[in-house]
Amino acid sequence: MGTVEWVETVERLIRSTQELLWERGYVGTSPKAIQAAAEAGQGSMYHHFAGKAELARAAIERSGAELTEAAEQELAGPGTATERIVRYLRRDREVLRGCRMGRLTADPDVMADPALRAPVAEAFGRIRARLADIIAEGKRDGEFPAGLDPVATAAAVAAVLQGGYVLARAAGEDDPFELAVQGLVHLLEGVSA
Amino acid sequence: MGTVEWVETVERLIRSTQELLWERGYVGTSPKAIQAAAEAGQGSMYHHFAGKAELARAAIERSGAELTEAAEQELAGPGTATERIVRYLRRDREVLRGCRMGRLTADPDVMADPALRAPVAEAFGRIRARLADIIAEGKRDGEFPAGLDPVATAAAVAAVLQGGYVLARAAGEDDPFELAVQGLVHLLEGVSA
DNA sequence: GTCTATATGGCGATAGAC
DNA sequence: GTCTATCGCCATATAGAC
Repeated sequence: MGTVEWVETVERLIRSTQELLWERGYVGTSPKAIQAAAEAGQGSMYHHFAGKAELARAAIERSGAELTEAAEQELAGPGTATERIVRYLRRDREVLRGCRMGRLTADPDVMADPALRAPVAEAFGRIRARLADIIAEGKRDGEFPAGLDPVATAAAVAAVLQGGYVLARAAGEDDPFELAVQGLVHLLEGVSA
Repeated sequence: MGTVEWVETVERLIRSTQELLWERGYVGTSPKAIQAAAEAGQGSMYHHFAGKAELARAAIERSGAELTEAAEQELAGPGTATERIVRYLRRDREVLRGCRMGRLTADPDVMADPALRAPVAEAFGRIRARLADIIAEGKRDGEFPAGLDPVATAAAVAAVLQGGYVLARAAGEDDPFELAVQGLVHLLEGVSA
């Protein structure tokens, strides 16, 4: 049993935990369910991780990194500030599954544990900062009016996404998400015109 | 033991469930915790409600009614369309506690049970429709440009609130919520000018 | 209507064999 | 590294006395 199998078991544990946290949250995810999803035994899991919290920490950090990287993919490409933001907003998403990070803010045990909340805070902090940079750039280029607040506008953009997920899940269909994005894009284009 | 005590026990059970669902969600709320919070015994709870799901149903329906009524309070008052929407957005909120309804969309058991999800869907449906009415009104009065889509804009407004809660909880402070609202209000005023 | 007793099963973890 | 056994506790009721 070389390093390969070791890494693969840990990887399966982390990825299974990511999926379960996404679907059922921290409170709703049991070590047993993780083991079943990862096809790993009880002993195996507790050998690699001290417990549920430590495994969740690894999974949340991984998800945070993936999320910010995905955002960077859309935001770093070519185009005007508006085009890049719209591309990010309209990216293909599994709307009804919700946001893997945003979902965790509903979990009291995650919010109460600094080690679990920190990666969530960091992911959203990075994305909001990146959006604010792009909007500030758009201002410099005369694309947005001088009076536009980049930080506040960036928060609104991020909030529309997170809120769009919430409204869509409540409705049981994608529409509210798409509508909210459409409404925001329209407003953004309105002030740019 | 007349009707008074009976009603009071049921009331305490419902209200305690509302609080616990808000704080810990459906999965994280146990009948035992509800009984403790309501100062009601095991037998008492199961006498009035068939089980956790039925009690949750009553609590969610109550919360939905309270939420739509509160929204109506802000939205029905005097002022222009923009003023009424801004008043609704800026209403005093316990930001870090999140939205009692929005929170439930993260709960897989709530989403999976039509009886539990329906009141959530209805509450958001009502609020979005009411916002769309007001925006349509503002269009008729020349307050908003003719090109503005009331339904999409309403979805964006509702999404900013829900997303603002998520961002604020992630950050552990109110700021992102306030910023998102500020960003949206600025955009709304921008297109109205 | 409310109480206590009881039941089944899952949670989250530890222990020690292999 | 992984397995099985075991643990104490809680979840979600049900049963029947009072």
